[in-house]
Amino acid sequence: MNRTQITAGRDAQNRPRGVAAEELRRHNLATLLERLHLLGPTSRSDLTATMGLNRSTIADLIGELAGLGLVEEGPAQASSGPGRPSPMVRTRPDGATVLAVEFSVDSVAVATVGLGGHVFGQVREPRPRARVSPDETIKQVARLARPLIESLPSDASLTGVGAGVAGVTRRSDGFVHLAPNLGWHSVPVGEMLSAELGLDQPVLVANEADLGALAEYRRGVGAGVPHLIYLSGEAGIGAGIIHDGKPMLGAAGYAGEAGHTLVNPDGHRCRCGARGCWETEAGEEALARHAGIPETVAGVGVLETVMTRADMGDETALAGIAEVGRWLGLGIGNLINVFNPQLVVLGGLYHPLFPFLEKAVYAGARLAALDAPGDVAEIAASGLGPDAPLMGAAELALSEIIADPARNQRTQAG
Amino acid sequence: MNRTQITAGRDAQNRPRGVAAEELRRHNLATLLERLHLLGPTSRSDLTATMGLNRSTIADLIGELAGLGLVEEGPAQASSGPGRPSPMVRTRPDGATVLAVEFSVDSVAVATVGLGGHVFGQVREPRPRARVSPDETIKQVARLARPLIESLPSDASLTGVGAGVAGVTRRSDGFVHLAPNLGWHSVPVGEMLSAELGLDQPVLVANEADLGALAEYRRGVGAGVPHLIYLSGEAGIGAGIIHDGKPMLGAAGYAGEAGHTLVNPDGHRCRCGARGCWETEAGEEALARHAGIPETVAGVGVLETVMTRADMGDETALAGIAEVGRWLGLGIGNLINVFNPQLVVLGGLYHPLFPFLEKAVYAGARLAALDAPGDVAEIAASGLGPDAPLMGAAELALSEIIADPARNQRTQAG
DNA sequence: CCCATATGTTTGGCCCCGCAACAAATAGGC
DNA sequence: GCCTATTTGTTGCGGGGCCAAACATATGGG
Repeated sequence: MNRTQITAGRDAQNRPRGVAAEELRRHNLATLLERLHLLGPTSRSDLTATMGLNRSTIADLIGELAGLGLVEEGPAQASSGPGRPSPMVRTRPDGATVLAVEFSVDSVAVATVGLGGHVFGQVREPRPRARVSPDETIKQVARLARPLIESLPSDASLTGVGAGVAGVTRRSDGFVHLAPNLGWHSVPVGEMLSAELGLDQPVLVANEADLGALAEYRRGVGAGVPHLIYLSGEAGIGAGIIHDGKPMLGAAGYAGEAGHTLVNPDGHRCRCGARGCWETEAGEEALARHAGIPETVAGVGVLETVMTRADMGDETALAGIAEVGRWLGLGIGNLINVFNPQLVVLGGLYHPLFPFLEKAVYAGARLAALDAPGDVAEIAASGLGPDAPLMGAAELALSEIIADPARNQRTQAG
Repeated sequence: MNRTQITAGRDAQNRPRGVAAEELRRHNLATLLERLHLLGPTSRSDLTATMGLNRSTIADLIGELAGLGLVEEGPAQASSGPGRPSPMVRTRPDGATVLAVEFSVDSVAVATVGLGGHVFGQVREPRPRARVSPDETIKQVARLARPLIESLPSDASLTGVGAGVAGVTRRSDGFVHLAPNLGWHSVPVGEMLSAELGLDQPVLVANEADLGALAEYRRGVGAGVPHLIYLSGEAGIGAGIIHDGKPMLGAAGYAGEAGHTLVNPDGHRCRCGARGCWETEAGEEALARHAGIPETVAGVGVLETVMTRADMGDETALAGIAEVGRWLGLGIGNLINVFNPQLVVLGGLYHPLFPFLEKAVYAGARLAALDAPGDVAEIAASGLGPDAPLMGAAELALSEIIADPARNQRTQAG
């Protein structure tokens, strides 16, 4: 904050511009490809009906996408009723392939994913929680990535790279301001990853929770739910927000740092320097504290320890989980009041803990949320589990192709 | 919240559809009209440059809008340099006029506003804070509105009604779930206002803070700043959020109920039933408490009393304001972490108090906000003052015309 | 008074989509 | 097995909307 004159995005500069016919075409190509990418193989007649365009237009669009190698037509499905059968249209996974990367607290992961969500290959490797330099970690990722890229089908074209980091990340250039749980600050992850991989393709870096939200919205429990929040519980808590079907990123991409909202002025000191942040009450550390996990064990395998004890019916563990659940619920209630979502998805830590947490979370959320938004909101465990952020990284990179399917062609031609 | 199956907006149903050519035209007409509405008279050549469309297209678009009576061309401005002078294009205020209504805690207000933001007339009348029935208040508003509507120029066409309510409002039909500070709950304000006014035009009802945000984004301190939050401090605290240039409303329009987020578990009981809501620490009641305003006075003219004492240098009052400012700042820090805005605008109570609050607000916000989003955010007092929500109501109603300028024409023809 | 300059105006063409007529492929009835 | 109804792909034509270029117009400066 500062008191200077307000200069941010003043006036006429970046107001919406007019739009010409080619933009229309791009939009329709993108919409068609997105549907196929998300909803899977669809008949031409279905596409005609759901997209609201003319048969001939749909045919033409499909023809163009097929020419770009992004989709293909197959035989019609076993017919239902009279009439000429309509061929199924499906994405070609090797028409556009991306590399997905995840820098998480306890592990790094890499995957190659094609259009339609086909996973060609995927590797996850532990990462010691002790402070590991960004450079080392990025080298580790590159080492994992190389064989995956090489084993792609020969005709597959790698069109981009997406990466998720558990930290405050600037979207425009992939600069990571602060990732306390990785022990990083001020790391140009986008640049470094790009250099280390030695690929021409652009590297998009985003916050892990934002990617979790994207993945759950596209292929998880929240598929097609336009207003949802994904909560990533690792060491801290991050929130990814989908609003009206679009990621809500804020001015620079920092939005969703809900873990560092004040919920208890008399609470514990947080890694961020403040006191009483939500994650000090509902994060991993709080879990260890409430569940009676000794400090010597804490940080290594808190989740595993707690899960084991809970499974055995350990009262202290169960009560501790419930206490974390209560605080989690209170914070969720806050988010419900502020965002009015239809769905809150619990990922990371909270995914395996969900059965134990559930009741307390509902109780806490009900307490904090107002009736009107509370009645709209549902709470669910992640549908994609630990791989949600990784799949979100893939979706992020694939979005570039989907948004402008003819771009590659054009740049080749030009 | 509930545990039922997730049904919200599932899958294929309301995914984006394809778009035909007429949608293109509508978009360009809307973009052009919006620019003129917001930025005022502009030369055709400027429009050509900034909209990125061809001269001939701009001419055609302006011709159509002129035919609809929404814009007109005037003489060129005193020329600057050689070349044929370009005529100025401006909106015609009587081409589209709306009625704006505000139901605030201590007053109701009504205005007639034309395209371009021209205010034809405006009245504000006190409203006793004692529980007044919705019916009475709506009758009061209708009584104020009638002479304003009748005194509009004879050729002005009233195209819509916008209303702001200090409560939790469903956007789709203007149903007010809860307006604790008005003493209302479950009031179909949209319906009632429509019936009482006896107009054919649609009535749009929205939350007061959302309208304040819209107004400040369009014509206030935040003009053109695409990521901003407006805080409306009346009896409670409401937040209106503009994200990427668009109002962020949530699934049903309830978003922004930041006043009822938990910030202090050991705090005071809130009107909403919970304990430790932000507005119990930074709202009007807290102001009275901290500034030492006796309960007998409180509720009648807290703001006036505090302002008078502060102006006189009363230490208790100043310290009380600072304490409110600190809590206000802490909550703002929370919002900054969650939304990553460029600007936080303080309206309502906080507008006159701003000079006294400012320092404490910055300190509190700096404490709670993370560095990265904190560096992006600025804080400012409302530029429109007490009329921000009323002007927002006008903008809301005018948006309908702007979004589809040819609609009236078409419905008349059809 | 003429020229350079900038901009409105007009005309033709292209892109993109819709429409309608036709062709093709299936199910069901006889 | 053939015929018909039905659905959908295919093709050709037309219109809406934008752009580009040529031309017309209005200004400032020499």
